[in-house]
Amino acid sequence: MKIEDEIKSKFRNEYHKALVNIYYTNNVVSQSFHKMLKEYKLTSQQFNILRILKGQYPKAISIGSIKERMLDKSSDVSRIINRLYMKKLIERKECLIDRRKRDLLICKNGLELLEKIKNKMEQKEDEILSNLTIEEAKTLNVLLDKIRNK
Amino acid sequence: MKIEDEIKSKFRNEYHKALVNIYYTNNVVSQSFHKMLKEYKLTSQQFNILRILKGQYPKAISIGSIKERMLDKSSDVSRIINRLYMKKLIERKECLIDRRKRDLLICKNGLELLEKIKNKMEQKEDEILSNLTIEEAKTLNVLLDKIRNK
DNA sequence: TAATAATATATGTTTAAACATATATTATTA
DNA sequence: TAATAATATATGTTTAAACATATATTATTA
Repeated sequence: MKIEDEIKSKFRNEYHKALVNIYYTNNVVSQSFHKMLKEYKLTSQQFNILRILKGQYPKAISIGSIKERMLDKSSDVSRIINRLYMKKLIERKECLIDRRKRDLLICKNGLELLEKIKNKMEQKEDEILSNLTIEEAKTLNVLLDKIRNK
Repeated sequence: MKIEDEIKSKFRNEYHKALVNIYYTNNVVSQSFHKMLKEYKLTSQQFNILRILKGQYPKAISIGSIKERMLDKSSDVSRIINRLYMKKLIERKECLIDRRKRDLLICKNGLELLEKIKNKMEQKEDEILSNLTIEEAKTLNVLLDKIRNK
């Protein structure tokens, strides 16, 4: 279905339509991940932070460094970290070198949880775009990169 | 800049990259609108609902009908409507035909506010994608439509 | 008609976004 | 060294997402 019919609206031009299309497609895609993660009682943000911590493992990393690596720069990392801590998926210590910082480290529970989710997640990641050929995915990436590069 | 460098991460393949790219590009674009609307003390959702009400004006419309027209189906329309009502941008009455429903109608203040924002908004809408040619925007739309059409 | 089901909206809850501000600590400057 | 600036994180606030549940009203069924 074309997007005009899905949301019963009309667009001024192709640019306007593309804007709404990016928003709407993102919504559809995010929903799909949201539902999958819900089975594991994780939110998208919690999952992203766990993945970042896994990328650093077994090194610890600070809240600020996590922020830099997140897609969503305005994220409230302190509180999301706190929720992961209460779920015992991560460790949180004072940093010995700079006591303003916190040393954050994914722990055994967290690693095991990610391992459980991994295959399903990667499968879904590829499946969602399976309507596109590799060439089309490349074109999409070129166009999206171009939008952001003013 | 390529997205890999912007967020310091690597992707498994073009599909995986495209997924992150959609998310990230949407974020960048939404930010831009968010900032603009903030000058008028409106959130994106409030603005969208006002626009839907304007589309129906001078007819009234129910909360359920607004929901149908929103991009974000899980929206909590009751409470957003309540905020618009407290700002005196809309009218809210009991529907005479079906007293479960509410008759919602944009009022003078609301229409004037939208009129003030209109030009700026349309300019921004076109400007954000001005790096793309019309042809490229069309291609983008085709690809995004294709993603959703399983 | 009375009982029940369906519908529309409101309200409660947890999490997060998008700000602002506070506090502890470290770095810099006079 | 003392005073000040900068940095890192925590916490407060309003709005919204994503659920669940409650309540009022209307439609359907026995």
